[in-house]
Amino acid sequence: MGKLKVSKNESRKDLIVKAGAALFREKGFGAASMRDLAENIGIEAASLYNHIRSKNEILESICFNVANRFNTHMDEIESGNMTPIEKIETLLRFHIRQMFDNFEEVIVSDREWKHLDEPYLSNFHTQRRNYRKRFASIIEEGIRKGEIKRIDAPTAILTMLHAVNGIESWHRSTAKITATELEDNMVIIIINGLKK
Amino acid sequence: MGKLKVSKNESRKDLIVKAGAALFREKGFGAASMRDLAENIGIEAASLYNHIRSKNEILESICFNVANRFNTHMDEIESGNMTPIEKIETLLRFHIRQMFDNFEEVIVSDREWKHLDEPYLSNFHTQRRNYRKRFASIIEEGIRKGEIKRIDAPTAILTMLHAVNGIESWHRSTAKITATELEDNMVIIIINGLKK
DNA sequence: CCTACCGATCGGTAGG
DNA sequence: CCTACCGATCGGTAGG
Repeated sequence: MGKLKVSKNESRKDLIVKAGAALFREKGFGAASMRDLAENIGIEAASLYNHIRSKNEILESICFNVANRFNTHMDEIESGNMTPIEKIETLLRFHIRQMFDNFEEVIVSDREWKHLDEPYLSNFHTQRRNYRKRFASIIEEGIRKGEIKRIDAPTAILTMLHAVNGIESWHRSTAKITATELEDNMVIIIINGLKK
Repeated sequence: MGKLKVSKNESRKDLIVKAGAALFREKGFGAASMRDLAENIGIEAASLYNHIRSKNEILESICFNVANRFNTHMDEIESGNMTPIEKIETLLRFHIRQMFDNFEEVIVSDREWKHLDEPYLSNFHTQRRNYRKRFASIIEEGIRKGEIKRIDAPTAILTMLHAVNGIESWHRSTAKITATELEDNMVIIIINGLKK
């Protein structure tokens, strides 16, 4: 019974975090109000604080949920035995799919993480830097093995990861191609840009 | 003498818009306050309103300054007689240089334009759509002439324009390459991704 | 989960 | 360009 209650509280918090991601994406973290958020869920603003400690805690949950997913995936890639180009294509497709499956959270963590309070701000910043370093190492390995052009690896990371964010302004409703076609087109452009 | 006064007011407004771009980029439009902005300039918040009508007017100036620059450049490209690939490379290099020369304003107009009030919101949205359509037409021309792979043109636009935004997280101070090298690396990756 | 409320801060105005 | 101030709204708390 105690366990049931905990699980109920957690799912309630999950709902708040999910609604928060949608609101923060739409309005920006600074312009989104807790009263707006409460209204979207159908409760009073004060009631939110039975499930979360602060507005910032919602942002923390969003950012670290996203970071954990990407870090876990990177662990899997690194411990696998694909070629560098295959690794990059797999990472790229993971980023693209995260943009579809987890749209609001991924955008918010990328765009609003600077509003985190310490120590979360430093922690997130470090995780972000480390992720990019691991990604850059794979590119550099590809260059050494002659699979990839002699380009600057950090620039390639910058280019790729931001290109993927372009999906943000792609609208399911009006687009003429499917999500899979979009993914393939994007992968073709970027992977061919890297290949020797 | 009347003219001198107007010009003095306009340069004062320019200063506010420039400081506003820096603040909006750092904090986000919603989280940036007019008191912060005034303090950065060295006056009281109330004094800002002798030069601008509202917080939103600052955002309007930023967004339409940027839009005008890009539209003017697109006019020049369209009326020139380069090949499609050359046109795309020129547009790309213009985008990259705008990110260096006009960093704060370009980022803010891209990230915060949704906070514009009507009728500016609709106006800006339309201009943005039209710019991308003109860009897509050049890509489609390149595909017809056999210079460019048979990819989805809107996806290519999404990929390219967002890739350029990656420069946002590139720091002059810590980077190991120069701005020119960054530009060339980025152009190589993207243009080679498009070429047949 | 609600009512009632707090101090702080917001964008903006009046008047000089 | 400033002082003095407005009503509105903010994130969050007390108490039930």
